[in-house]
Amino acid sequence: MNKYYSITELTREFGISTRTLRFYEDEGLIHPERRGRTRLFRPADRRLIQEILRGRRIGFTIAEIREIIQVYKDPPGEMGQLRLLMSRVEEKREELRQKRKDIDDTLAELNNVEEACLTRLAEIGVGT
Amino acid sequence: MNKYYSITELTREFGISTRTLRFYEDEGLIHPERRGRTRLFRPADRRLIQEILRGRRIGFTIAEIREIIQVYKDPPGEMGQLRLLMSRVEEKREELRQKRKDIDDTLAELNNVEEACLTRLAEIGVGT
DNA sequence: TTTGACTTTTACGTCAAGGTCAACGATAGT
DNA sequence: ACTATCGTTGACCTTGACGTAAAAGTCAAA
Repeated sequence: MNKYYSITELTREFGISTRTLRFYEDEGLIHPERRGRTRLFRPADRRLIQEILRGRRIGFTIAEIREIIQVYKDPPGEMGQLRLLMSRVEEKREELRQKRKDIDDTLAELNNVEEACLTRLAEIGVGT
Repeated sequence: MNKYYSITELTREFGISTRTLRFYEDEGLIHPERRGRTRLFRPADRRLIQEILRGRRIGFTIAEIREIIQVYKDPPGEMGQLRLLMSRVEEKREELRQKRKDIDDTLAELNNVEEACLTRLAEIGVGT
């Protein structure tokens, strides 16, 4: 039976607009099938969209997301290509580790802020 | 002695343009001192810039970064304000945890890609 | 058959985050 | 005195990532 999703079905699920999905297609990120002119999204397309949105949330540009996608889908046969792919994977991983660190640092600071708030609250609570 | 940094000094250190720093000032993210018209950045400004760039790297907009900065610097005395601040802190932390999860998921997929590459490389290596 | 909900393409609009350029002032070295 | 270097403001320009509106096709229910 191989389910198809309509475009609005997906926009509702992910809270995005049809414009966005069409834009992603124009940008070559997704390639839904067609029946006549209308787009038919398969589960694989759906999963791809999830990955795109994930990339978006962590601040990757369309171009960067495209790169990452390329990385996923190419399983090249040739040796040189394979090594090249691996080096690109390593680059992306490095970027992600940096982002992770940035997040952890920011989280740590927010923890401090919260601590300070709690302390202050306690003082006020005692004082009154 | 209380060191001052010049604007270009900082742009060089952080690999950004003077335009960017002036823009951040216009946006109210930083408030360097002035001697006449020229900006003088103190260590505290420098640290703030580091935080701004960190926010930028993890995909926060200027507006969001401004919010986070507000959160750091307000230590409000009043109880209601304090609770409000804490709830905002918690929001931001939730966002960050989501981003971190997105990163971890993406990292995991990249690990898979790498695995696949290695396997493939081994096959080729054996085959020849 | 008309309404409503969905779809399409084309095309112009917008907003954020700076880039770029002009025109100028202050200061230091030669 | 001239030139370099660094600083300033102000104005317009660019790019990315969509928003929005127009004009039209498809299909099911009332």
